[in-house]
Amino acid sequence: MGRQPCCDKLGVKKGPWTAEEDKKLINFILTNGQCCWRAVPKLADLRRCGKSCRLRWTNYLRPDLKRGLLNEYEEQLVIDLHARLGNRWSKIAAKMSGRTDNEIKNHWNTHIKKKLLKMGIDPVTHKPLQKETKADDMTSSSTKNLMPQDSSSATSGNTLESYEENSSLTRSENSLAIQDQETEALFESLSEDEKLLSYLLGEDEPPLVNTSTWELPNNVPSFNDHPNGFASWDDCATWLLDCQDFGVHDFGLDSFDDVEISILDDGNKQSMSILA
DNA sequence: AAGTCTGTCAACCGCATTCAA
DNA sequence: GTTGAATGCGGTTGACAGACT
Repeated sequence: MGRQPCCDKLGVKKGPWTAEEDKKLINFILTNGQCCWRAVPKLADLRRCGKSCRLRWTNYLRPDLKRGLLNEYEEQLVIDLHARLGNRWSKIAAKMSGRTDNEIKNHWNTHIKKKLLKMGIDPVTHKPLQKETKADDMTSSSTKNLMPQDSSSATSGNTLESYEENSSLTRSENSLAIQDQETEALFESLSEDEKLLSYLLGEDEPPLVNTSTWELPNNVPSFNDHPNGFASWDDCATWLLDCQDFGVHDFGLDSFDDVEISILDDGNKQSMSILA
């Protein structure tokens, strides 16, 4: 007995998504939230399978996604997480906000894997390759400090020390190459906060954070404004929609003129319009 | 200019896992 | 405990763009 297809193959479109399809999906998710994906195509008037809709949303349309290549520090994080977790891309992605498993997997296969091989490191085991690599390869690589000194640090829990050591070397040698100062600062703060890093690596409970000390841009909804310590959903949604750039340029600002978001808040349906 | 090669990444496929009946 | 539907996950594919010949 074979497994039933996730959707009716007849009439289901495949291939790249069009701007119109994106618009429909965004409109539907913003209006209804993420419910049962199987029902989404029908309800959103899309000739796609539910799986495809979920993938499109999680990998491309989601408003909290970062864009662009992973920077130096994110790469280091991916390498270390991969040493600990292996090819469990979703677990790795879960530790890195704004990145998808697909994105990390692609970046690993197209960039990091090659870097590691060039450095003489087996990307699967994170151990030095048996065959001696040329010294030129080892020294010329700008990423020679990306990896822990030996495989033991990948499993011995010395990650923090390795990161501090490696990141400081990288900083001193490649400071001019640092493009994302914000991320660097974030990574440094993570490296200095062992509890938080342990949490990110899935080894510990989330550390308590005093949000009253957070400094956020003026337009970011403050967690302290809310009686429960959380910004309201519509505040966050507004802010995310202000910040994110999911294809607005792809289908033109006018496309959003008729988009309305309905938000359930304490049982009372609220509505707000998105102004392009 | 045309053809070929290579790298990148969005999307698909099929198996695994979860969960409700 | 069993079954089947829904969803999640990781490997793979294929279209596309840019580099190279």
